[in-house]
Amino acid sequence: MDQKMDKTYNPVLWEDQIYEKWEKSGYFNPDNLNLPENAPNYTMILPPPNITAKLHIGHSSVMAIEDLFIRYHRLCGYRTLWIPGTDHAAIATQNVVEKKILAEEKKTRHDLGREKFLEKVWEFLHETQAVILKQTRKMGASIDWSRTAFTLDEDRKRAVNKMFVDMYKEGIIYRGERIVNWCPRCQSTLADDEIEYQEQKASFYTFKYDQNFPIAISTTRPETKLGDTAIAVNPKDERYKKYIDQELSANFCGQELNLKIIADINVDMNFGTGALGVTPAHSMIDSQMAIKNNLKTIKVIDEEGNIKENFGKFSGQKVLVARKMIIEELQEKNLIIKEEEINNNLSTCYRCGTAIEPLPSKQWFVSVDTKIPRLGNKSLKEKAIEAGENKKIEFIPDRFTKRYLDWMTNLHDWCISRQIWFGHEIPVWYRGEEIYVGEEKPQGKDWKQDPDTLDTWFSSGMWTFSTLGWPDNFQNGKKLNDLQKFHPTQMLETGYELITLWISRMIMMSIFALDEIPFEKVYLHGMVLDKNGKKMSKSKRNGIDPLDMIEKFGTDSLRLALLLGNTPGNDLRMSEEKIAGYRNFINKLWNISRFIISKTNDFSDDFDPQKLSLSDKWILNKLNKTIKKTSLDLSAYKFSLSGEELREFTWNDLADWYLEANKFEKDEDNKNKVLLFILKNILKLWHPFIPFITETIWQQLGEKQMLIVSSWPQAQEVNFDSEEQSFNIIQEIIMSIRNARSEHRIEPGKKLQAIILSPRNKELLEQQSHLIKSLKTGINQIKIIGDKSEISAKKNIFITLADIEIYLIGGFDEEKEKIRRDKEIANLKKMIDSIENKLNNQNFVNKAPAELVAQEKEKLNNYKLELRKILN
RNA sequence: GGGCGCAUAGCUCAGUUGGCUAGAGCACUUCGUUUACACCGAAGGGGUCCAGGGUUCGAGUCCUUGUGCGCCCACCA
Repeated sequence: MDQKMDKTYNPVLWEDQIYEKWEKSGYFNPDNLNLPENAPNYTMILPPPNITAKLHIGHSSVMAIEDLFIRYHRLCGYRTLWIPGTDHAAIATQNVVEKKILAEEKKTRHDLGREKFLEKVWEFLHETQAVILKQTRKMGASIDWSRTAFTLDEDRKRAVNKMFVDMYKEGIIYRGERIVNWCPRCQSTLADDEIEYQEQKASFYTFKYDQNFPIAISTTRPETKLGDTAIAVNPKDERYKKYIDQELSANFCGQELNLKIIADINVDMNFGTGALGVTPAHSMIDSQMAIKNNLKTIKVIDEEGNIKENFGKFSGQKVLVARKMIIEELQEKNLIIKEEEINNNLSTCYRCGTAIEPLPSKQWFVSVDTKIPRLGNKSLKEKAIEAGENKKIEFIPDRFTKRYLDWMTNLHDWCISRQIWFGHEIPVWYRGEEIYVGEEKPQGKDWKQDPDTLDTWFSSGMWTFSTLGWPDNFQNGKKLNDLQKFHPTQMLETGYELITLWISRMIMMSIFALDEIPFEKVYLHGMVLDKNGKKMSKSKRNGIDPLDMIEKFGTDSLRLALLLGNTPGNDLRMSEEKIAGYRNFINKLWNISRFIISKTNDFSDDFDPQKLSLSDKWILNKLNKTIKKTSLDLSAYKFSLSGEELREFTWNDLADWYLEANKFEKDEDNKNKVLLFILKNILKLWHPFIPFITETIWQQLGEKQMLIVSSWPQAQEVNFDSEEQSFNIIQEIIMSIRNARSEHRIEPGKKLQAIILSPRNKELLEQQSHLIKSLKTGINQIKIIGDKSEISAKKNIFITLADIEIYLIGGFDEEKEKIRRDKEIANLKKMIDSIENKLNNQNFVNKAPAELVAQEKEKLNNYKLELRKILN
């Protein structure tokens, strides 16, 4: 790379070629890393993005965080593997494509037929997949493309089929009739977490089934009452006690009902009439009561949302029409006791917003409670809970462990069949009453495959091991090849909203297939919100397109904006201004490097430790501390904190102090080597955050090896703490002088003379006086004295720092100086008072740690000394 | 109804096991074009740490009650 380094960093010139170099090098693939056999693993899967749309800024955040983890561990010598892929997102994708063909061709999927429709889906999928992969590269993801997977590709299909058959054979998968959440529009069941509740006003009717019926009930859905088979009351309810266990009959709008009166403690005596009409076919809890009490189930509503046959005049009517008819009839017969408006949560389909009908239906389920002999006679639920409880799987932040455990504890069987076309076909065939479950279509004629497909989470639940070659790499209970090398993975990084949908399923499926956890740690990030704290959405037009931002500010700036200020489990606000702010930092780093590079001839960094100046030792000590702190925080996944530390070091210590000092010090050769040493170190430290610019600069340094595979810096053993303190004194003096000039409004060009009295540090200040003169203090003459008697100045500014006194000759304004002094005196008095109070408190002196008390005493002495100096 | 989180400078947020004279970035004020950088440099102003009560020598930090906001789960007959 022979490009010149411009005054400002232009990411567009560098980023693509850098990514190409990385990709060509093969280092994204752990097999090419030339590591010792015993190198530790660091494996992570990319949560496969849905192929429904191009990536948004939330995905960018995922990639920034995960790439940081991966690059950090690669530099630390781990065998790092990050597996890319995409998710077919069955229902979501089918919906997008359905909408698309409706808009473009005015056709429904039924017009096209299953085969044609699926062709359209695959067409769409190839387009979006290409865009997604391009965006991933743009983000700088150092991900192993050679292992790319798709939840619906051939390898995953085999894995899914094998899993289904294995689970069926062990009795974990079963077919059952259960109340499911049915969307009449999508013609599909929905999982609990695919339901959206919409608050609405609803009419809440209290009525009797007929004139002679002794008990009144309440409902918002009178039409379902056609299928009532019982009335439930609270066993403690005095009003109804006498009816319990009786069987009563009623004529409800022409329909004969046989109603058993049952007792159930879950019935709230104070709600409605305290009596509940039980409709086993169209309500979840009613169905449970029906199972408990052995009640008949009468189906009233069909899959289209119409009243079924054999309900007289209501048959064939839409649900809402039937409801109106029943209300009118009840009104005519004067059976309605009360009609009130209540707030009701309507269950709707998260895709299309249609009201959900709870319906009994034949579906495939994964049992979470069936004991599995092979797994110590424990159920999947029990094993998954165990993994969380004994911290085999650790959640970051920890509070989500509780949420995971709560959810797992209340988990019900998982309905895995979906009545849609796009997805994994269920490996089950029927012939009349016969049923065959197997990985391949059975021999013989007339077998018909189950028309349903599998819940998309069934395939993504296997992601940690299906991407590593399961089932081929699992023979006779033994893991082989990639599966053996990389499973369980070390880290799962994903959003907290996926704990229930995805994380819990991955844990159960990995336990079933391999009898081991899928990952050791789960890092949960929050959502990326707009600058007002609102969710980004297309309709609100408050979204930020990552590709636009990359174009404008570069990937590194975007990554910093996504990484700094981002803490686990908390949402992050994002704005263009923020990204622009980090662009400024990137440019600063660029210019720091430019300055350093311009001073060196041979890029050598082997400085002579004997020739180090005070400022050299100071910056090396700071670097040492930064390395330690940054490494510690990164290994604890506090990347935001370590980024802040790095920025502090880079901008405040290195640029503002060390580089400035460097301009005014001798022994250039050795100092330039120190500069190179520092630069190489910070490039490594920054690399996981901002890979492009660091690699770009690195390649200007004549290094043979790429930065991506260099090694994480180690802290030096030497300790320059006392030198650091000495340099701090110089810094304080310089800042005091600048401050005094500013307070006194001394013209910038005006040169002053300084006399500094410092009995303890005379020698130090003499040695460093060139810095005091040079670093933006406007001092042209300086005199360091160790004894007050040497002072002869008349008009001067007086600054005190513990036992140091500074006299600035010239530019003195008596009034301003008085104001300044009064302020300082007041402040000092306040401090002294507060410490004295503390020290007068016997409890403090006796109970606080001795070290702290001594510290306070020393502080007090210093303040007193300063005060005395000023008052003199 | 059950649970979780948040509340600190004008804004966005840090603040590890209690030791704080409460920090950073942005914004703001003043000054400065000095040969790495104006996407810059120097100096500065700005806070009852949501409110009440408690524990403690000491509370932004721990306990408790309340208020406001956000989220999750359940229920809504």
